[in-house]
Amino acid sequence: MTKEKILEAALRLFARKGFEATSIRDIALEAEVTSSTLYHYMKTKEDLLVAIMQEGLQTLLGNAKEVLAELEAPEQQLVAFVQLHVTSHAIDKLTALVVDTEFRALTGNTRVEIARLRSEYELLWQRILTGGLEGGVFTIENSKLAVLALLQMCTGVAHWYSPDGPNSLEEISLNFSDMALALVQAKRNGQQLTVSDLNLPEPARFFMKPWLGAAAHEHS
Amino acid sequence: MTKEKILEAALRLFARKGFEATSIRDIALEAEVTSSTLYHYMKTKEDLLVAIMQEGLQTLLGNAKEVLAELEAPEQQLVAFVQLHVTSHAIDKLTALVVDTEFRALTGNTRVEIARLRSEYELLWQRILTGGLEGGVFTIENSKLAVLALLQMCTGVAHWYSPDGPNSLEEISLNFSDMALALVQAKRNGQQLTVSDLNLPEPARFFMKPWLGAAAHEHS
DNA sequence: GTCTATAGATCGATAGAC
DNA sequence: GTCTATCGATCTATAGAC
Repeated sequence: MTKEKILEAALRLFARKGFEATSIRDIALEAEVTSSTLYHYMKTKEDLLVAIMQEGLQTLLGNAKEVLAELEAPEQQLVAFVQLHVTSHAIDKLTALVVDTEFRALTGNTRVEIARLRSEYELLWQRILTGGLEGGVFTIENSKLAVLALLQMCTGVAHWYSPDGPNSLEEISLNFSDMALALVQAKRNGQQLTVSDLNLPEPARFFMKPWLGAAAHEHS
Repeated sequence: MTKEKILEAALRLFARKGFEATSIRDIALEAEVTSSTLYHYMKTKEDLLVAIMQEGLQTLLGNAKEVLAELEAPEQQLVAFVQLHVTSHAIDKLTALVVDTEFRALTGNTRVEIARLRSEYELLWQRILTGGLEGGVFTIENSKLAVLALLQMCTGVAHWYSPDGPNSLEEISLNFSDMALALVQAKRNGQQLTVSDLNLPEPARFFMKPWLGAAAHEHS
């Protein structure tokens, strides 16, 4: 479908060059249509950016809520969140980069709406840490700062991950989970917890729904 | 001086709107000169970006090398690096944001040179972690992944820090140091280390040289 | 639904007076 | 060293044929 070709073209270019550096003509060329055709499927260039960001954030948020519905222990929730975030930011690097980098290009209502989605997602992380603190499983002085640190460290994966890199996605996901557990000093019986202690029902990727961004990577 | 007014104007606008979204005329207006005057001080818009990024990275790198010359213990070096990185990214938010976000706008040789500065800085972090692993002070499975995680989590401060926020820079710097020590599981005598255990000679801010970006924040 | 053609604004950069 | 004026390219978006 033409509409998907256009969205995928925009995704690739926004991620590679940035929203402002990408022209309507660039997108048209990449999608193999003329620039006029684009305007049959959208009203402005910003519409494409909004569609990409909304879909990315809503998918992530939906998957995160499923995790919370399935798992109860804060340390399990934390690991599942780390794995969900890391894995989705690696598999759909392009969407993740656009979501992370191009917020400032948004204007008006959409800017507010995207900010709301982001802070709703952050709030879920906050609840996990609060739960772990109340249960005496985690040890952190300031849970708000810990949320910011954890989110940022997991988000960074999108900037350097490559399927051809030295570490497989499974290794990265596992390592980041252990680092997150260490950062919050997750303990049972005075012993530092690692992923292998947790008996997670399945890889957290289980919870992930496929998303639009996957197709865009094939030609990038 | 006009030259500094221009650089500070560019810094503010690149940080707020991004390099591509900032026009020559925007910079001229912000610096209170005409666009022609800009070209007396530079050859292209990219020159301004390069100047900002070079100065930011070179200052950070210089300060980091001083830290390594003054401190020997890996856990002390790590804390000093975290405090240096966090503090400079908070105090000179604007330069930090530009350095982090606008790399892709660079072309040609400067792109290579800036990348070299960045990887030289990363290498210093790598050496600290390797030192801590060899000394048996740190416990991490993959030190390369730990470097990426630590750097990203500290860099993120530039995205949310505000002097009017709920946490002072001292609190943030301290908290992030403790989180970093926890992430690498820094231990002496089987006991998890915190900043207060380390007897650091002075706040790591001691090592920081002033940098250009400070002035640009006054009007932003 | 896709095209050709182009309007109208803005872009980075330059010429040349003072 | 700063200005006015402007070039030529490129930008987003639209008009209208097929």
